Amino acid sequence: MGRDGKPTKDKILTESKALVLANGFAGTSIDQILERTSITKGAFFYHFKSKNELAKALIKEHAMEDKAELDQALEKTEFLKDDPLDRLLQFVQEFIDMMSSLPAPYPGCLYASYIYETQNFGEEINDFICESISLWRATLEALLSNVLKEYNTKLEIDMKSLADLFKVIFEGAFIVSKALDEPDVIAKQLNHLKTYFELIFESKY
Amino acid sequence: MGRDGKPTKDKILTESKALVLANGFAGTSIDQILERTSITKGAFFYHFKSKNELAKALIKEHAMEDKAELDQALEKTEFLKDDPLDRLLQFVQEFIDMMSSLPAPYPGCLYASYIYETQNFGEEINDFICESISLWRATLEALLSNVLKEYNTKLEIDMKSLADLFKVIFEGAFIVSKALDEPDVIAKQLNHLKTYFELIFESKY
DNA sequence: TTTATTATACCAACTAGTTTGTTTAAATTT
DNA sequence: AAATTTAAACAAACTAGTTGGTATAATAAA
Repeated sequence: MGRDGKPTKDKILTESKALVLANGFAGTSIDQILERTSITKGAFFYHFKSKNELAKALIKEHAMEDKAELDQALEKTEFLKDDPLDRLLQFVQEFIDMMSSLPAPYPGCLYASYIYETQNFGEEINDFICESISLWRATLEALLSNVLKEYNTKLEIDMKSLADLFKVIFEGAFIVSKALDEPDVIAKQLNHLKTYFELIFESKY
Repeated sequence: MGRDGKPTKDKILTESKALVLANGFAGTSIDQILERTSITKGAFFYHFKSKNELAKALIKEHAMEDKAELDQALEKTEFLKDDPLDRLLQFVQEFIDMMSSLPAPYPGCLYASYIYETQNFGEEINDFICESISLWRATLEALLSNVLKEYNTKLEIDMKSLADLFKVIFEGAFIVSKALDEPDVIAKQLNHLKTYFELIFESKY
């Protein structure tokens, strides 16, 4: 048994994520990370063999948290599965609640941060982000298709792209929220998505 | 008088913007810009006294183009001002058309790129982005308030945040579009905004 | 019309500092 | 004893920014 390196590695990941969301990945130097974590260069390169390895680890951890939130919202709304529209609406509501209860302004999304400096990362990371976003698309598609079985829509709606609207609003709301320095933008924008769903699915068969 | 420097400066701005949208600002080195523009360092620093001055010039140029697009859409839809809902819908349609007719995948938005490395820029640039986004909010607020005078809404809608939804969807669609490498996401998502407006404002007084 | 002047535009080479990443040896924790 | 961390020095590549000089073209004076 040697000593436990997990606290150090976790600290690197936590502080790096905050720095990357504020400065971008290329705009964050390893020295900055060392300063924030109060560790040494040796310790950093013991845990990550290169800066790009840190990039991978960061996005993978973010994707795991992201998926955990998705799964949690699915789980929490499972009791509503007999009424797929209620479930869809409550699914969105879960994220509204999550964003409302945040004490500080939400720092943003690592996917978006990476997307705007794509070229610096390898194909592996870009594919990984693509898959992560696709998971949201697939999940919303499933929720929507269940609603469609029991509800009709007044207007003709493109359901495939409607599934993307969730992440679209989330990502866009982060940007506008940060730009205007108004943390409550995120919850309010998600609320519009919920209202949109309510208006689309008006009557049961 | 010496020779005309405008083509050089324009080339720097054009190529820099493309590089920044792909690599981020910190992730773009001046040497990279020199390679793309086939000019020398001396010429670069003749036109921009620092890299940060380039950042300012880039965002200001982007903001000008952004405002020009906004004004153009307002102008093009002015003939519909007697029916404010038609005008609002056509206003959105203008951007759908714009995004549909683009030959290549739209490269993204410089505001968003900067927002995810805010810390590197001065307060001046951040305030500037804030004002630029606020202009969209104010414009949509005005269009919406005209609609509200003549139409009623079934559900109670938060009109202030509804004004933000335009930019939210635009920015979010850029990110999802880039992440999935699907250029048509942008037009499709804007189409949902249009449908949302249609559903909100159902009946005239 | 030629010549000199001047403001602008640009180039090539250089500098000072920063970056990621390496190395080594000792110290600390389990 | 094994795994983790420190400390400090180091290198190679890259970074933003500077310097001194040159080219261009319009203008003014001869």
